[in-house]
Amino acid sequence: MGVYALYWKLEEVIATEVAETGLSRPEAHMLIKLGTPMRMGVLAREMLALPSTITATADSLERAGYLRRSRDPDDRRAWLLELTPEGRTLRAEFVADAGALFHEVSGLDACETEEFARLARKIRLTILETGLSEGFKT
Amino acid sequence: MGVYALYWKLEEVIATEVAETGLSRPEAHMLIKLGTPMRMGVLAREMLALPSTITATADSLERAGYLRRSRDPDDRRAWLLELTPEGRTLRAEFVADAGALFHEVSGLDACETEEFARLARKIRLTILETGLSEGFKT
DNA sequence: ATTGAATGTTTCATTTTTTGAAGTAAATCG
DNA sequence: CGATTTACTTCAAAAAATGAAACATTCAAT
Repeated sequence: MGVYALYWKLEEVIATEVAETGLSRPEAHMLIKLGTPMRMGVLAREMLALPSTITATADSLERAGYLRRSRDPDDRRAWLLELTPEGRTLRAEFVADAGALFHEVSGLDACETEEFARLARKIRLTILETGLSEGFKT
Repeated sequence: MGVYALYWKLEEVIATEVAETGLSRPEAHMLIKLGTPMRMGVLAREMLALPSTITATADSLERAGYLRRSRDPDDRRAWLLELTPEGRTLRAEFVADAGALFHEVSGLDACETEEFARLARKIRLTILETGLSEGFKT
């Protein structure tokens, strides 16, 4: 339940940021996920969305000038989505603001924050290794 | 960023549970939030949704027999939403399954889990005190 | 090479959700 | 009492997600 409260607080922090940037919620999530260039199919799995949804979101971010598509040289059926400089700037602001907002609201002291971050990092690694979509395998 | 990975994992865990119960995403969130009876306006703020959205979600949970409305004795304009026994049962399963799934996926040992839970609880308390919708005050 | 199946994305019509404005009922204030 | 505010509901319109069909490329087997 503690984790669940965190979840909603993050949701709120994101909503706040979203309101300021003029992005939609899915656009904001895509921006954050694109810290590193990524194929659309991978994004679809990570964002728990269908390819067609990713297409739409990528279209509007591309129109807004925050990302560009380039063919994946390894498989020319696939696109790599990559943030433009503007996209990277916006993402950096977004992440910094959200982090500050979140920290401000967590109520942890410096030592606890460090410990929490350590555990979160560890969980993150496990998650990245395990891969997403555990429950989504047919 | 660690917290963000947690967020998506929880999102995924919830999606998995949602698929099994036949609830919609907002219905599931409302079910979880209703651990204790709550006024619709409060729920609206907590779920970052409009009153009209809450009405719709509550309607369908009510039709499904998982919650009932009763007038708030302190203010008869307001409704208190309260889970029925079926609703409480479903919620308990949901929370238990989600907790198990999440723990399974976290990769923390017993000691770390304890420490993580402690920090999460502390953050939760801070959040509950601070109240939600920090960024939502006009 | 050539065919056939599989993969990665797109398109678009449909369904599902969310929004926002207008409405009802109860409380509060003067 | 009457005016205003608060809590929720209604419903039509907007936004977002879905799923099926299409297209291009790759991969595998001839």
